[in-house]
Amino acid sequence: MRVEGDMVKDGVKIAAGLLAHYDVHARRLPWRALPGANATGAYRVWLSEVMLQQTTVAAVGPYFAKFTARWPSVESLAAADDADLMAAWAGLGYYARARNLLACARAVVRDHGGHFPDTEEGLRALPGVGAYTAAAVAAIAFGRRAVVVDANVERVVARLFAIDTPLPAARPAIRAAADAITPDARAGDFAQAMMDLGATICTSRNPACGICPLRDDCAAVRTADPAAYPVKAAKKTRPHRNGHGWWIERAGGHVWLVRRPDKGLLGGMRALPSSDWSADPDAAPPFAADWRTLADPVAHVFTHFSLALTVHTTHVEQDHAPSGAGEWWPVERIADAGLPTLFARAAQAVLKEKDADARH
DNA sequence: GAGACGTGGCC
DNA sequence: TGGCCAAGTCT
Repeated sequence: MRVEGDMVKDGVKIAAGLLAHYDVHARRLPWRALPGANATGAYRVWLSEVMLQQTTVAAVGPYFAKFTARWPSVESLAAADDADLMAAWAGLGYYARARNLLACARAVVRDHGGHFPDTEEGLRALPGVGAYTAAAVAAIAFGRRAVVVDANVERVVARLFAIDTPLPAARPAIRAAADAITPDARAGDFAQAMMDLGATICTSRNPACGICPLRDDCAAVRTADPAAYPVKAAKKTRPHRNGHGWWIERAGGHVWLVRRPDKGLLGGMRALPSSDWSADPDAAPPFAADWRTLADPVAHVFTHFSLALTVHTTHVEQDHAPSGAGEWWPVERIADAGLPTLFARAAQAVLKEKDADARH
């Protein structure tokens, strides 16, 4: 381990080298200000940061375009209808982010006059804004010096200093090292430069060390396997679960949709009525009827379990409504219902089967 | 601190 | 093909 003075001196060199590289190679992303332009607003920075949590740039692109076109300001977003916003988020995943997004926009309008707080501490108090996002917005939108640590930065820093303590135990050491190389000026550009480096060169697999601007300062590149950093604790195997979903269609071409509870999996989203996720192979349907079962269950993988959803269909009379809260949704507009991917796939499977039947 | 929480792409 | 991974947060 080097003494702290050397580390700080190296930090200045590392930051300067990375920023010089960034000035030439920065990715052009919709939520970034163009080079030479005024800073993009805090609203767009915050919106992009929330969308990018655990989500790839490619996946975020169309959602960011859709949201900023429909809700161009934090005031307009705060005034959005809850169901509309959840439907617009459908497919992007981690739906607690959408509920917190709305709560955050409303807090900014109600408590801060429509202006985002410009400090990490102020930002950190907002719903859905954790340590990473608070630091990123403070640095990128407000030019504050903040130590921005995401998975990219963890990987880059772990390699730069060959930190071999496994994650998550290595977090304090990684954060201290990130702090040591974060410059006082251009902290926002530095953060984005670190994330660009992690996304394009210092990648998880097959890092492109040969073209890395930090190669000369990197401890890992002098080891047999730079990609071995950061070291991670072994993960548990993912359990499998079985569940049932029910497609209830009314004469006239409407299907019964429910809204899932705010807490828990797919919280707050429109959905088909369904069992819990550990149901008996022959779980009871919501009511007695002539149920038909699709031959192939819908296979879906969540973060912490995989699911086989068996889908059952039936038809009911015009005046019949299932018990409990729900709404009849036009089948031909099912794509606009804002179903999360699991249920969108279930609907697809039902409609495909109907289509096949109609051909016979 | 560890588990819950989505989805799609990659090898 | 199944596991890993992606600009994390909340409890």
